[in-house]
Amino acid sequence: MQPVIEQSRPRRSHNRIQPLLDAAAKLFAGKGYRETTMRDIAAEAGMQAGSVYYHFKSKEELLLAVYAIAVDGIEARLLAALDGIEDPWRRLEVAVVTHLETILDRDDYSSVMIGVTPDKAQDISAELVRLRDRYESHFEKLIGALPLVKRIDRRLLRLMLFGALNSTRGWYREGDKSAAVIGRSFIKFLQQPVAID
Amino acid sequence: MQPVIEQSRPRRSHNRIQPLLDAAAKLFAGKGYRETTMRDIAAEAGMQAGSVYYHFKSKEELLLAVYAIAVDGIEARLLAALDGIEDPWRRLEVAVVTHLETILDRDDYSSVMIGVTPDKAQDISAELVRLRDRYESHFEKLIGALPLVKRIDRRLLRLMLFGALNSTRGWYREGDKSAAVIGRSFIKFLQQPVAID
Amino acid sequence: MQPVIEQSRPRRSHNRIQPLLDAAAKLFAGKGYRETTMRDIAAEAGMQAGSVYYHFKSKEELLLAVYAIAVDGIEARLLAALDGIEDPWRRLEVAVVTHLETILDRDDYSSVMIGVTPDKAQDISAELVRLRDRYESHFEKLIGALPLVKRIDRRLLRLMLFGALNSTRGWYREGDKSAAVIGRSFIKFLQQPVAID
Amino acid sequence: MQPVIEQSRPRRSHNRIQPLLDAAAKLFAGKGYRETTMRDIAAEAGMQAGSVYYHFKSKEELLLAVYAIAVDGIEARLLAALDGIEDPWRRLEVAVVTHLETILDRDDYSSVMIGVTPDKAQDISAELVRLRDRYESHFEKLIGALPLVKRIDRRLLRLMLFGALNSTRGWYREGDKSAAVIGRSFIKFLQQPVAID
DNA sequence: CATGAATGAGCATTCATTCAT
DNA sequence: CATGAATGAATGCTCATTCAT
Repeated sequence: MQPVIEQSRPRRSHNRIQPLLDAAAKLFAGKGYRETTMRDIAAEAGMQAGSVYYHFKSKEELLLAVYAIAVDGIEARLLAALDGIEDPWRRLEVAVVTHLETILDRDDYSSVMIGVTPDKAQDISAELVRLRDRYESHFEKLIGALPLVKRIDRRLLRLMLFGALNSTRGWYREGDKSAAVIGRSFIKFLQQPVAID
Repeated sequence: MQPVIEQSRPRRSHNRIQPLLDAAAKLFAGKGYRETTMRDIAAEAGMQAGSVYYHFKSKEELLLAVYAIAVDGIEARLLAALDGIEDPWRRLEVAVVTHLETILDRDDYSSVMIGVTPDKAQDISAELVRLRDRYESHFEKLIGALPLVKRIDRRLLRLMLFGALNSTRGWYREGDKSAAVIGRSFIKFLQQPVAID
Repeated sequence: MQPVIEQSRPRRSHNRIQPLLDAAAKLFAGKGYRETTMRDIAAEAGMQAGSVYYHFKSKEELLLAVYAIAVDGIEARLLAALDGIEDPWRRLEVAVVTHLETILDRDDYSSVMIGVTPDKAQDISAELVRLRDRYESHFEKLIGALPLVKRIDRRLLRLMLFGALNSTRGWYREGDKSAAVIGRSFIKFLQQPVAID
Repeated sequence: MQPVIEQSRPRRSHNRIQPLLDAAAKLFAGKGYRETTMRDIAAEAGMQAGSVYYHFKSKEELLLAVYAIAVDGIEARLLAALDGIEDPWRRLEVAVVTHLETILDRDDYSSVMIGVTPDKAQDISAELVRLRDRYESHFEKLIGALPLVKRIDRRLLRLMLFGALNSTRGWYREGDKSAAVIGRSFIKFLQQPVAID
């Protein structure tokens, strides 16, 4: 229901920054960062190339903003999904499924986060890495909490899992099994022996 | 008419194409395809930018050539390594280790193959995918031959493994465990139970 | 205490124009006219770029205003300093020293007047020249009143002196002799023979 | 006389760099460095904007090249004119006249050198200053050699003269006295008493 | 009065590609 | 075969200016 008090006309202020971020996320995710021009982004957001610079002072700054939103979002989703779950393997499974659901839903923001490799030459590269690490650290903890047989290199296990997870973006097509099924399969491959002994 | 005997200057045809390919592979692998300019490549090969076009009709064509060589090379290595080995799991392990050794040795050609994602916008994109698929099909066969417990989605298993393998390029650093150790660990994670039951 | 009659908000008209002029003068003097952006000026004056246009209809108009103030100021100073002095050479000396003191004190307004060359392409160029000429005419009179030996081209003498004076801005550094000393030296160079005869 | 041997077709090579420099000199001298665009220069030289970059790697580099040519030229002219002259005052007079002739002839190169103030923000600023200083040092020596009455600040004298000289560019018009006359007048103002004693 | 937002023309620069020699 | 020179379209970015609120 609408409030009775008349809202003075909506300042376009903050509703212009969002479309811009969405446009950038969409294009960065779709064609890649380098392949996307500021003119593309501006057009997608329905404005002129120069206008983008009123809101973001450079293309990199725009990427960083998208990246940060992506990490905030995927992290929040992860934490929410994990809430109340105790069993370590169950927790990992939920995390894996949530991660996969986010990136396979073709959420533009997280696609950017997964797909755009921080380029050492970029000014924001360190920031990007920091953000990514923040998210990955949750998986570190999750895997750290797993009851595993002796001598398992947990770092390697995490890296393997994460690599497998993120590469799904490359092959996943409409009609494939759901993110949940894929995620659970990955976990099962690790949890239960795959080989006939 | 050309003199019969005196072959004045030697035809350098292939002498020049190889350095060019090497230069391109090195630079594509190091800075990425888009980030590498034709001038960079020409300079690295000791020639002028315009001259490259005598040998390759475009930058994409050059990428395709590098890609093809990469696939030929990595495939040959794989087949050679597999030669004489019978046990299915052993075969997979050898394949995995060989693959990892090739891409982590920072072999420029295979780095390009792993690192340069075929861009749908590229004319050669289909060709690139075809080449990559050719190589991956060996893994399909390898995994197809594995004695696995029932109801294992072998495609998913392959995709998981391949994703994990190729993502190593992103995190592998001097001082990390060797390609062989990493590869064998990956196999073991799948083969033997990782979880304490 | 507030006046009884409710003058709702105080008109700040002139309160805002002055900071704007000061900001413009400071920046034009420091970085040059072209190098200064309207945003720079607005920021320096504590307002938004768009707001400047409420007070001045263009950047050129702002320059013109600064220029006019500069000329008014330096002219007033000159006239005040000259007041009561009779001897022609003494008058010139005072004028020269006053001029130098004004422009070397890094008074922003006069720095603009001296440092910003009217650009023929500017709409206000004629106005600028007129203002500058108004000031220079005082030196014309001053030199016209000098008792000089025959056949001296007084215009040339004035131009030489003025050129020398204004170029000081280019080389003057903290620690150099004072404006007064420099000014008096210049006069002396002309008044007394410099050469050993 | 032309050589008999047929010169193979003239590579446009070095005849393209000269027009480019001339175009840049002309425009920098006429409208100023900042006011001149690479497109202006390219058009003036009859080529495309991008083509300029084949020859000069930036606009600043082009300015530096023009500057260096200017200094070389004006210095060579100065040295040639001075050759064989012994008397110190005569030498200064010749230098002054030569300098004036060069800059008032509206020689584009030297106009750039005199008119374009090295901007501290420019990468090439130090280089520019070095070049200018190299030229000015000749005047330092010239004035250092003058037989002057005691207590004359020779640096100030040089600065005064140089300022006066270079400011002529600002007021000199067709129909004014010749560079030679102006130069000699300046010298005379200093050498002989101007004031009636 | 002031601002936030946008514009659009323009800028230096890059780069794959072409082509006469 | 190779090069030097040039092209032209595109790119990220700047900035004076406008204008509804």
